[in-house]
Amino acid sequence: MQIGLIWNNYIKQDTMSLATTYIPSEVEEKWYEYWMKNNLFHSEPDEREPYTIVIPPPNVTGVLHMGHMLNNTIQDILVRHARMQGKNACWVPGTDHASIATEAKVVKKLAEQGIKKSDLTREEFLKHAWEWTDEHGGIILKQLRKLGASCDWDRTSFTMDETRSKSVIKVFCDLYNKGLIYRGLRMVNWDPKAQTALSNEEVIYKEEKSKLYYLKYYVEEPVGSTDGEEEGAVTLGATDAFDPTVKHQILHRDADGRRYAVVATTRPETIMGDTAMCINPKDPKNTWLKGKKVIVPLVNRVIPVIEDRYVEIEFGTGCLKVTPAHDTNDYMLGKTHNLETIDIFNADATISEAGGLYVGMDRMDVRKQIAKDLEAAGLLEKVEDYDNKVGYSERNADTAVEPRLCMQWFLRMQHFADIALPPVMEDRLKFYPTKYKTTYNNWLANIQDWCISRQLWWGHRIPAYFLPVAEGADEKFVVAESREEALALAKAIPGYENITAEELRHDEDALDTWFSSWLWPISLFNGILDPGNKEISYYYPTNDLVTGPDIIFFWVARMIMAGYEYQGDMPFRNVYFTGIVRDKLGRKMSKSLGNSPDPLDLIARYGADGVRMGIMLSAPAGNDILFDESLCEQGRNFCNKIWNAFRLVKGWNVSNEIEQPESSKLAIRYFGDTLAKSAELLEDQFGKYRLNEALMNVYSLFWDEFSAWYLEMIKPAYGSPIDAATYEATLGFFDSLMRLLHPFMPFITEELWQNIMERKDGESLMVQSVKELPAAYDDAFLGKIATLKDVIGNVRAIRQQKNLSPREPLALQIVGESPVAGLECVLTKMGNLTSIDNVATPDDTAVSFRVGTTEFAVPMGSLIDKDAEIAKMQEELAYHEKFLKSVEAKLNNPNFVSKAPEKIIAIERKKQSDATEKIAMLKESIQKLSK
RNA sequence: GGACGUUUAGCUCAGCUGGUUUAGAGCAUCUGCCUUACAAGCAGAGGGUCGGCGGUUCGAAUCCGUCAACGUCCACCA
Repeated sequence: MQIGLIWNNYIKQDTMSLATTYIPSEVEEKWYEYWMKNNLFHSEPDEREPYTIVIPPPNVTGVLHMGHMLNNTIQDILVRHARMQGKNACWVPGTDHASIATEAKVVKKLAEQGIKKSDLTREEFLKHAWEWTDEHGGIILKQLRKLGASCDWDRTSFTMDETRSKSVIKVFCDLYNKGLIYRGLRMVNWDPKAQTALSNEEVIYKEEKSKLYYLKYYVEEPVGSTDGEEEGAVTLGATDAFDPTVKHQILHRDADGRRYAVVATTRPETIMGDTAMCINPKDPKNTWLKGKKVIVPLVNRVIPVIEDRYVEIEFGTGCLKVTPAHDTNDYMLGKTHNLETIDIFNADATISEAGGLYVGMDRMDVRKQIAKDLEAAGLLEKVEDYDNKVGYSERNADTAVEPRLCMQWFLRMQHFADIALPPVMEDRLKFYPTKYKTTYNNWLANIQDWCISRQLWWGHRIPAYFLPVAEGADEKFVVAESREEALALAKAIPGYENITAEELRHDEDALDTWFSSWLWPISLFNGILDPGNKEISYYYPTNDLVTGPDIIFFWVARMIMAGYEYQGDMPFRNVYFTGIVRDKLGRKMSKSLGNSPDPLDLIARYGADGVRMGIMLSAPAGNDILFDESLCEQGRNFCNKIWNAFRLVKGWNVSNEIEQPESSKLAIRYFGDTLAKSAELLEDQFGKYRLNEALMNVYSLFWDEFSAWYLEMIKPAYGSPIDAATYEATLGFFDSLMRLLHPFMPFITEELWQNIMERKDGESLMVQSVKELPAAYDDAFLGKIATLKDVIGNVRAIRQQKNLSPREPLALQIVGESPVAGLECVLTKMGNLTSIDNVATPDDTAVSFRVGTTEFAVPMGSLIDKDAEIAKMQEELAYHEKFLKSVEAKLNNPNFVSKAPEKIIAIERKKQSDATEKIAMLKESIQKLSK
């Protein structure tokens, strides 16, 4: 026969010396190259139904971690599945320029070479950044190939390539012209290390052990004043305990008789920026301070005491220092009460000239120093431990964010919230799992304007051009896609008719990275620059987005917004939120903990298919996955199982001479039905994104049904050939199994599929259809097979109990009507039986068991241990009697009989009669054996 | 402080509209097997008052209330 020809190429010497284990490294690269060479990943619009996924673009200079593994394995499974459904599958890969993270890396690398960013021009810096990008860029995409990712690499894009850049600029101008982008002086989150503004979403709050400093603010008044004091006022000295909950006046007086207020703060270094002290007008403790002025410690500036209900009466002393330049809430107070704003920090969070004291020192050093200085000056009443939440920059690790007042660009978000909320809430765009709808709703319902400008060079430069203005005058600017267009716009402004291009100052700032990624599903198909083109019309909306819930606001929500704004439609129909990959102890994987395995190393050790399976085995949508290397081991073992099943089948000699045994005919019917039923279930599981269940389904189909049952049923005796009909059917099943397994384990399945029979060059399992698989099955027949398996299991258990070898043949007796009539030949083979007899009463020396309501018996001769058998049956009897009692209790309950549906009552009646029958059977057997 | 989620076998999880014999799977464990595809394997077995309490119902792992533990997100008192 021709079959097995190619296979033989992989056989070292002869058939029997074929490796007993699957060696992935000999297979994976070969097939990936084959798929690439035959252009099988590439998609072009055609008449088929499209299936599209856009990759969440990883950081261009990043390396593959376990999160990527999970995410991209899922995407590949979905894409390969869709492809085998006959859809035109297109998975578009690409990378993200990751503005702040990449710029930080480049700055660090330059610093190692002794180069400071501030010494470089923008152009010089960008040259370094591009060099870095070219050097490290795309490594991560190469790594994805090792995983087997079937991306359309011809479509590989970058958020800062030409098309994507132009799209971003066009969208910025468009939104500006629509009045949705504005420029304003706002309190923003400032990253002093990267020296850029951040959006609210980019700030991570961390619980921290810090100190609460109690500072003395003396009242500006003559020594010994009692102005404002009421009867019952309590005067405290420096060492007296302070109770914030008291309902009467509390004032402080030092030994010299001077009165002072106490302010609790975690940030004593900001006192140079204090321009007021604030109390709650309803705070009885502090009424004596109303209308007074107090003196900022060390700074000696006199500031007013203002009243605002914002202040919490019971926090600290109820007195709040107000620093409008350095705290969001203080800024609000400053606006309401017309306070002066003193910005005491430089961009790098060192103290500026305006601070007056500690000029040039870092904020953290100042905090330590000022505490000492206040103490020395007698202005520090006490220091308490305090748990505080401090905002950190998400992309620039250990840098505490500093609230800072500066000019930034903002996008009005209410409009976008309005268009992006309904489709998700109405389930037109589906989230898996659905719980994220709530999260999404909460964010959109409380949406705040998006700060989109970053004081960075690596990114899309904001297309705004400033016009020269007189010193101190308000800024003037135009927004346009190019300097030429900007010039034309500028000339139209009265007084600027003669302005030249050189006089226009291009905004130095870049855009937030997410301002480009929110266009990704559109810009990948050039839908911004060329609206309505063939590709965007065909591929958009995409089908599934697979991503982590951590970027639901950063990315998912904003893509939905951009999708409706620019395409008038959702960017994707379904969002599959993966969990976070944790180690088996439940800890987040991180570099610092060293608990994150290198995915490429795992692939080297377990094979890509093994790792894919390992990660999928415990990855229900939305649940965190506790990754354990032993799961990859399980994946590898499964590959090995498949490999060996194939070895068995291909090792058989085929004969056209011998007739097909009846047992094989039945086995083929059984497995054909099982396969069809499994495939049906599989589609259901895919439809619900229950991919781990889908994998378990095909796993047990192959391992339990095919290998443990089917192959054993048809296996010819050692040395004997197999009949051709059974062999052909088996190869057909193998083909089908490879198709069902392929999305999960692309490499081994392709390797074996190619060897089932001779294939033409360019043929691939990847593009075979699963729709050709038989779909009909006979449930009643499968039920009979389940009974058969149960009987065989019982026979095997008897051997085990009696310490008999599996090769020891036994006789089987069936009492009464056989529930497995017609399957005797299979039963004989699988149970290793000498005979099957229908008897009225079993042999005296038989060990019995019951399947359903039928009694089976295996004569044991002298091996019978009557006492043990009786004991066993008595136990079984007790079980059924107890069960019957509970069923009868139900049936004797008039409420049950009158209120429960007919169907349920019928089931209970059946339980009753079955149990009664079994009890009678057992009693009889026990009695007989006891004789 | 608010919202959401989780709690089922040693571990990781199913259990979808309350009823399908007294709750399932995989892994792990135990027992016996190097049986001629596979010891990365085969055959068999054990293991759970479904977080606690209360309620609704003929009937609750499933619905409701409450408490507890854990987790995530949002907001934030300096």
